[in-house]
Amino acid sequence: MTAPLCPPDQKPGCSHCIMRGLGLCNVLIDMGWERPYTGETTIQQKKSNFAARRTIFHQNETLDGVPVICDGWATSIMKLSNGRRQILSFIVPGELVTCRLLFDRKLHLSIDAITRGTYRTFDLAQLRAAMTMVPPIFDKLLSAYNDERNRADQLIADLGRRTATGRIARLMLDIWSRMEKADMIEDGAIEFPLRQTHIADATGLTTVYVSKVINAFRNGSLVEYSERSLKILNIDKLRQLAA
Amino acid sequence: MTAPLCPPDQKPGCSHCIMRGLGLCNVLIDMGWERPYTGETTIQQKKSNFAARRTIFHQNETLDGVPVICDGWATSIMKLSNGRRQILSFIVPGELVTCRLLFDRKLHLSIDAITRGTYRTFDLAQLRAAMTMVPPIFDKLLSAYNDERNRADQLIADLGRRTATGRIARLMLDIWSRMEKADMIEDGAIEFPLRQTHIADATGLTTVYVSKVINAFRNGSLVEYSERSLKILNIDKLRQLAA
DNA sequence: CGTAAAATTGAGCTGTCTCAATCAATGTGG
DNA sequence: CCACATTGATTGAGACAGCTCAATTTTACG
Repeated sequence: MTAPLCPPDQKPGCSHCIMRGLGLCNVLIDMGWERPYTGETTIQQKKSNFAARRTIFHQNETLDGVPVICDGWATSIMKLSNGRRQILSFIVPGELVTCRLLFDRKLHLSIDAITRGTYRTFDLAQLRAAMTMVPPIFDKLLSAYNDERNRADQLIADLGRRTATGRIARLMLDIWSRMEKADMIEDGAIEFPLRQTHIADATGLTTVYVSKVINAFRNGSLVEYSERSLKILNIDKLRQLAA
Repeated sequence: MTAPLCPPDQKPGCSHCIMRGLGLCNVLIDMGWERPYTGETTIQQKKSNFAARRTIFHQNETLDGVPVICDGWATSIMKLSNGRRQILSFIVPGELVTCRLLFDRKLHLSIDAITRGTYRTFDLAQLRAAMTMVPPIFDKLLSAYNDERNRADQLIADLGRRTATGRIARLMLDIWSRMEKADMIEDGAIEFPLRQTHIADATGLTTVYVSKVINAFRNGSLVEYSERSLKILNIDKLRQLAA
């Protein structure tokens, strides 16, 4: 019997838990589990750093572990011929890179850093063992996979059937609400290190056009977006644009 | 000991197996398993019919089972405000509607029939029990989930960064190769009941424009597309357009 | 402090859309 | 099994959202 990983009153998003994006520490606390089933000690993992703007994992690379971004932001991105690139998702601090790595060692896309940061790679075999032995871990991971999937579907609908304005509004609202859930709003603003290039690659647009739309947002007092932070000034109006 | 579900020499795609899309019957044969772990008898399931062009399951409906389309074609589709619709995936005969239902009873999208057909709904609890008790079933289902996910990522890249011609070419090639894998090519052609509306809703285009692109394909002798069947005449050229 | 990366702005261009009319195919009821 | 009703496909003309190219300014960072 050792001390639990997090103090019992921590809410999801606590900085003690490396997998806070999954709320796993809390599950473990609820069940009276302790260190043995979470990252720090028993599941083997390796801690690494990454620099801003670098590719962390390359398209078609084979991984023998499941990486979790501890600090910093990253993105999963698909690189096409003649340099076109499409961002599939943003990975905010504390999130698992992609749950599909739990069931397939081959990464079909590349993971690029946005900011500098750190990640830990969990041993796949041990993580899967934990998953089969502890049902709540299984449930958490699979429901995280479902969330990933649902976000992908939303993105498909955005790209297929929404206008530039709607896509950008929804991107901002989506990240906002993820940060909100993880209790990472400070002074009414969130950290938002995405450059307009990222927004363009995520929404299937051009940086030139993204710039124009965002300036329209600014002029309409919908958002403040500068110095790597985002503040939503008029969320109702933004939601309306995102409809 | 009862007879195995499929004759041992069946390849994936055999019509005996209701979950042939997953190749589950073969796994079971390989392992010497028998009926108890596959649909027909032990896992409770209900057989139903659907009419062409009808919505089979509605967006936000809650399901207590996992449906598999046995015959006929369907599509999973997201319906937005002011009538815009985006097709997320096509479900060809023999495929599970969506693996996410294994881990979430709520369906965030709607399932619309293309042709008429039949489906079976498997009892969720029993399917999950089989999954945890029989590792190969677990692996098959999760790798099917990964496939679903990878296709979604491809679609995102298509919609975000490819031209109308490329999107349509890739849609045709994608379905072609799925049918090929399931050994459903006959006389160099596949069943292809998609209307141009479906292609438009899947590629984020307009039926008007889809018609123009497809006629360009026809004029270039790339494909034959009529009477609900598709024949690819010049696959290299089509792949090139899909790059 | 200097250099590289990012953002902005403007002018023109084009891929795809809208609207609208027509024609072909498919399905349904009597 | 035919006639009508519905759904799907085609075509053309015009419009526009978002793109390209290019120059300039601003911001970030080693």
